[in-house]
Amino acid sequence: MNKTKDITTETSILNTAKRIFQYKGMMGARMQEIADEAGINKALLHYYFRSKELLFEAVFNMAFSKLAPQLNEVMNTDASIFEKIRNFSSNYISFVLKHPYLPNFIIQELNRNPEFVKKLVTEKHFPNISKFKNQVHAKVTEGVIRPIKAEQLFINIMALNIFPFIGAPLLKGFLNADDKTYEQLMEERKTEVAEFIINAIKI
Amino acid sequence: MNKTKDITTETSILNTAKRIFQYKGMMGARMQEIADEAGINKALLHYYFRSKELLFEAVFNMAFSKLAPQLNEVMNTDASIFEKIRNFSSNYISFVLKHPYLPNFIIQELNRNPEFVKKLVTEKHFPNISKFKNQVHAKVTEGVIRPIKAEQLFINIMALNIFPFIGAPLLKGFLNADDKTYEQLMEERKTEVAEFIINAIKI
DNA sequence: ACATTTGTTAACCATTTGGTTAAACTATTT
DNA sequence: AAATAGTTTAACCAAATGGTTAACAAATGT
Repeated sequence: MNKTKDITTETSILNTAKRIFQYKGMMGARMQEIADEAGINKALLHYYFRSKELLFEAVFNMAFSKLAPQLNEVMNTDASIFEKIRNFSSNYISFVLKHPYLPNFIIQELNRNPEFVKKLVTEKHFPNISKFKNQVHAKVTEGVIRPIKAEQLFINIMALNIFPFIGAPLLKGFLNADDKTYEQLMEERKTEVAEFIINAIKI
Repeated sequence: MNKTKDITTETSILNTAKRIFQYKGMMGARMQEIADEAGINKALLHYYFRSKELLFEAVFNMAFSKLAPQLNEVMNTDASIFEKIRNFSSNYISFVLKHPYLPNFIIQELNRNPEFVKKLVTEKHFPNISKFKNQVHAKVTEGVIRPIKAEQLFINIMALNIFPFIGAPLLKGFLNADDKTYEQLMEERKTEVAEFIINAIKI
């Protein structure tokens, strides 16, 4: 049917569902709207994915598996702490600028259904923090960085990189910044955030 | 009807609606459930508040007006920058530990309906950042703190204080922390966050 | 060519949902 | 006490929603 045969019906559904779910969330999305925008009948959604819940899970897992590698970047490479922080901040912000709805989507749905995390944790590509923990501890002992719990540093890194996107509407209001100005601020953060963190912990 | 006359039907509705809206969001909440949990007929909801939308707005404005004063704390007092950061971090985290669903509720709904911010900005108690901006600029010029845009510093303060609550389910997963452990981390942050920020900017 | 599997649709269904109506009940006023 | 205004409820309604069915079309195997 499709002239461009490489776009199958299934992936077309997934792409449309991804867009709508990420934009409106599980509760806000409508199966009819997904069908319409994918240019197919609603029954076909249920033919490929049994239910809204399953379609949503497919989309969510796709989205999460795009973010997980980014997080492994901080934790499981052999680079120095400072390099990890620089790499992660730059990579993550670049990535999210291209997928602005992703972080909010993930966070929102995990808050809606916190048990979902348990499923994710048991999966293979779920990031593991133990290496990062050891590294921070070692550097604190060596006296290279100020004493800080690895957990707190990790939370700070996540917060400084992720929140500006999740809180964008609020922050735009506070800062009285239009979209373009705000995106410019995000561009600056690709390097600014890492330096901020490093200044905070470097002795 | 109520023995305790100080709890009117209207405030009882508002309290219940607040709990359910904050827990499930605008799209996830059901008028029937609010009515049931408030122990009244569904029609009464529409008697006091014309529609779901208006009930939601009442709840949202209540919630937001509880957070706004906290933010003015950072921006419009006469304390030094360092003191502002210390006060805000401590006060804000203490406050949110008592109202854990508030930040996520606000952020989630602002993302769902970004135009909502415009309404808020025009209102009286909306925080204004200009004083904070001048203060940061002055201190940078004096050489007391490292060069940093006030906007970026502001974003960082917000991120470090707000994100740990919004991203709690995700962070608990990464850190493999149970609720109690995580709350302990938040307690520590009441002072840790401020010192982290101050270290990052102090020369 | 024919049969079988796979993909797709229109029409339909049961339930849920926000909202309304008209009547009943309870204060408050006169 | 009668009238009036405010509060609460049961029953109802139309629209929306996730999901199903049965028939039809397009590939695919034999």
